[in-house]
Amino acid sequence: MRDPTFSDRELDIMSVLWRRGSGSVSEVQDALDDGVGYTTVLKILQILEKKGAVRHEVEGRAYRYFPLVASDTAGETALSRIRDKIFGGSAELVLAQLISGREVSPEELERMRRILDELEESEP
Amino acid sequence: MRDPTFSDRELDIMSVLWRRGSGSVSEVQDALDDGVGYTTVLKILQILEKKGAVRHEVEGRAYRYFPLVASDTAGETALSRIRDKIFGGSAELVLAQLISGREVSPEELERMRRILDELEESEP
DNA sequence: CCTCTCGTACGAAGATGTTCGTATATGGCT
DNA sequence: AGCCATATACGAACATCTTCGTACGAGAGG
Repeated sequence: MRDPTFSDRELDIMSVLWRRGSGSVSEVQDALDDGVGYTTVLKILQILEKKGAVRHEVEGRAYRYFPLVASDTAGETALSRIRDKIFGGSAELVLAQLISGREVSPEELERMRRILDELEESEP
Repeated sequence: MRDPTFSDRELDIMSVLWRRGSGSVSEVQDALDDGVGYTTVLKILQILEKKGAVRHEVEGRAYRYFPLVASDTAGETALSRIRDKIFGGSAELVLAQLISGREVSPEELERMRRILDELEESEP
């Protein structure tokens, strides 16, 4: 899957799989807060499987689904789209928006600073 | 418009309006690299207008469209969705992805560092 | 005045996304 | 064996998105 993109529902479900590592249909359904139907979840998982975004293993009588697309990969595609289309290609503007209007703890801020430091060390 | 979201084509067109400040249908069409038809661009602009995302003024025989939704507002909605669904709510992971695999100039890095510094000053 | 050009308005077709009803299979329980 | 609970498979209905054909209107040039 090159440049994986997901629809709203697909992303909801991929998000559950990324968070949990894997999930049966019921587990995914339970993890979604809204009252989406069982067969709907199954259908989307089948679509994702056809797209190559997930695979499944048989587990008893049911299937267990695993993500094949890494969240970082999906994130890169989604984030670069936002950066280019909404923030005019500027990573700084993305960062500014990322931290504006939110509580950012000093610890988180320090970790973010360190991320920038590490980048500087790797390419001086 | 609360939590404005845009489809692919809508975002393409909003992006042009944000970049240029405004645009006639022809200008927007020309700014899009692909060969999308004139009436398609017009249609999407009409949809965006019905949604309240743009407005138009009469300019000679044609219309000039202006964005009503700010790019920052759209960016906040899109970015928080990505942060929550793909990066598990972690702004640090978003930042890490934002700067990974890209050339980041020392100047840009310095500006990003300053954004974090300013945040620290404003809320110590 | 007629027509050509450059606009907007509108409807419809096709693609994609979302939802669920129904069919069917299977294993366990009585 | 027969039945129930729990699974997957599949198709249909409906919404949304995207595209464009066609209709229609106004102004410029002959």
